[in-house]
Amino acid sequence: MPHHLIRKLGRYVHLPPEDEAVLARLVHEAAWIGPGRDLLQEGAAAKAVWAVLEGWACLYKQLEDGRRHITAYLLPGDLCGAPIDCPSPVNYAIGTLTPVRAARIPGPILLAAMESHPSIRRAVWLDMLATSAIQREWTANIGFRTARERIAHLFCEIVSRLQAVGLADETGCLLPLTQEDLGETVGISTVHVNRTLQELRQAGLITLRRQRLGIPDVAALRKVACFDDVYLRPLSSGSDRDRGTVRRSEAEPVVGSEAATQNIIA
Amino acid sequence: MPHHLIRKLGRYVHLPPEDEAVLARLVHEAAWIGPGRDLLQEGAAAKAVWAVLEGWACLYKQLEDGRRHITAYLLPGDLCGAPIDCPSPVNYAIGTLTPVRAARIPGPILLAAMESHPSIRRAVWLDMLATSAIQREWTANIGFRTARERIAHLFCEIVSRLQAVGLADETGCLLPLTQEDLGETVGISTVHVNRTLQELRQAGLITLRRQRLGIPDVAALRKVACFDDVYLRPLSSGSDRDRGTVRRSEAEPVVGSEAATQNIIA
DNA sequence: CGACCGTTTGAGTGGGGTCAAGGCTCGTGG
DNA sequence: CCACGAGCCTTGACCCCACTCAAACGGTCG
Repeated sequence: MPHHLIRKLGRYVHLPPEDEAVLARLVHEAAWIGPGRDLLQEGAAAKAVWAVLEGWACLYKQLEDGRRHITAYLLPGDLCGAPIDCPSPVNYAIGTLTPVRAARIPGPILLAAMESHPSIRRAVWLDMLATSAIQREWTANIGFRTARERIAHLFCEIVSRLQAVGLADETGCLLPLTQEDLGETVGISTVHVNRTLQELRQAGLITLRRQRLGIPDVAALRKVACFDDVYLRPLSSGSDRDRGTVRRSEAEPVVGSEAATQNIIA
Repeated sequence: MPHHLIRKLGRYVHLPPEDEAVLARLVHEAAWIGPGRDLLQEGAAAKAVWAVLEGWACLYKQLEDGRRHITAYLLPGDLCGAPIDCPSPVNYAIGTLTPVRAARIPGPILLAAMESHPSIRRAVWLDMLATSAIQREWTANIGFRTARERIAHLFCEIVSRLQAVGLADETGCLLPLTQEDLGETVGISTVHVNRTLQELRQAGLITLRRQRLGIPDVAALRKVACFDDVYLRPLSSGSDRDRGTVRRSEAEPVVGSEAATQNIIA
């Protein structure tokens, strides 16, 4: 039962039962893999799409001197890769953080399913866009936030994403990450992760014991994280909301090419 | 003449003259936009794909308190967005760093071109994959590198990308970025960017004056940056090269689902 | 009961941030 | 032709957030 995958893709479009069955068939050959293993090594060719059905995995990069960075999490229902036959090597490895049930879907197979099933096609497309949005958010998160904000932001994102597949409730979720994992994710040392977690605990923003992350007041945590969940909302139509003033430029945005065609906008 | 766009997409696949003409028509309605303007504001709906034909633009995010982070550069020939009608707001703004000539291609139009022209389709797909790879690299760059390494890495990437469209030679390229831009890109303060640049200059790794970036010894710069250009090579087939030992796990990678189907790999 | 892995705590250090002032370059206007 | 101002770059001084090294503590599982 690819429960989480269907639930996740079903957030983007309505999936008719027939399409759900197709998806179920795509991930039929799933296997359990133990924690701390690699599904894919950096530099390998990406010939297939991975679907994580249960458990947590991550994408990571590693330097020769041992420094490691986790660039993304794969939570239940997440896809990794694109449905094309890509000859070039990937610049990431996929590693499991917990036992993981995952399926490897050959690119052409997924592509065929997308072509004969428009809703699957659209869902996979939108999921790829969502993944890009998350990646951008991570870049910015590490780029301009303090340690406390980074971790708070990460926790907000994780809970949101897990809620989307029914793996988190209002009070929190399971968090099977070590403090070392967290450090390699948000770009701070393990020791400092520990101190930052204590700060968050003492501020009453989180509880964290035995892999159980509790968030007593989501609004408060989001506030310290400067967390804005638009990038995780699959079908929001709030496209015109005001987001404050533009600082760098007083200029009006260029709205479309109609008005600007072949002109010079100084 | 969408010279750079065609040159860039032509790196992924062979583009027959007919397809080049189609691309030229897609970006026919291009306009010049002055520096420091927004092409798209954060929170707007992404109804089209932007093609940057000349000049430098960037994607950025901004917090209420004024902190800003540049999450990507759009160089000549770069595309931004996906060819689908996406109802949800984007989590980035597009701003120009120099005067920019850009075209706005409505999603359905590009999609139609992709469907009737397989090589365009494949090129756009691969370009999106390449963009994701760059984004991941940026996340890791900020995550585990020092200030000097971050800037060195960024410079290596920029020169590589510009070379791909013929805008950089062996000795360097034009770099129309302020030190503030650089700081907001790699996540360090403007003052520290300045000091880091001086270090790189004194080490003989770069020259930088009047927006001209010179790299006397690319190999040396790549070494201090721990730069590996696989993620920028469009059609490399070096999928099996050895990338050193896996640190976290001694386990062999899971090669395919055939062997693992329905089994538990401890 | 140990061994191991992850967490916690302390002490000292350093990379990078902040604040502030001065210098360079170029475009503009008198 | 020069004066001036606006950006941008540069430099100095001081400080603090986060890193490193090191040791102790705590669960969990053979």
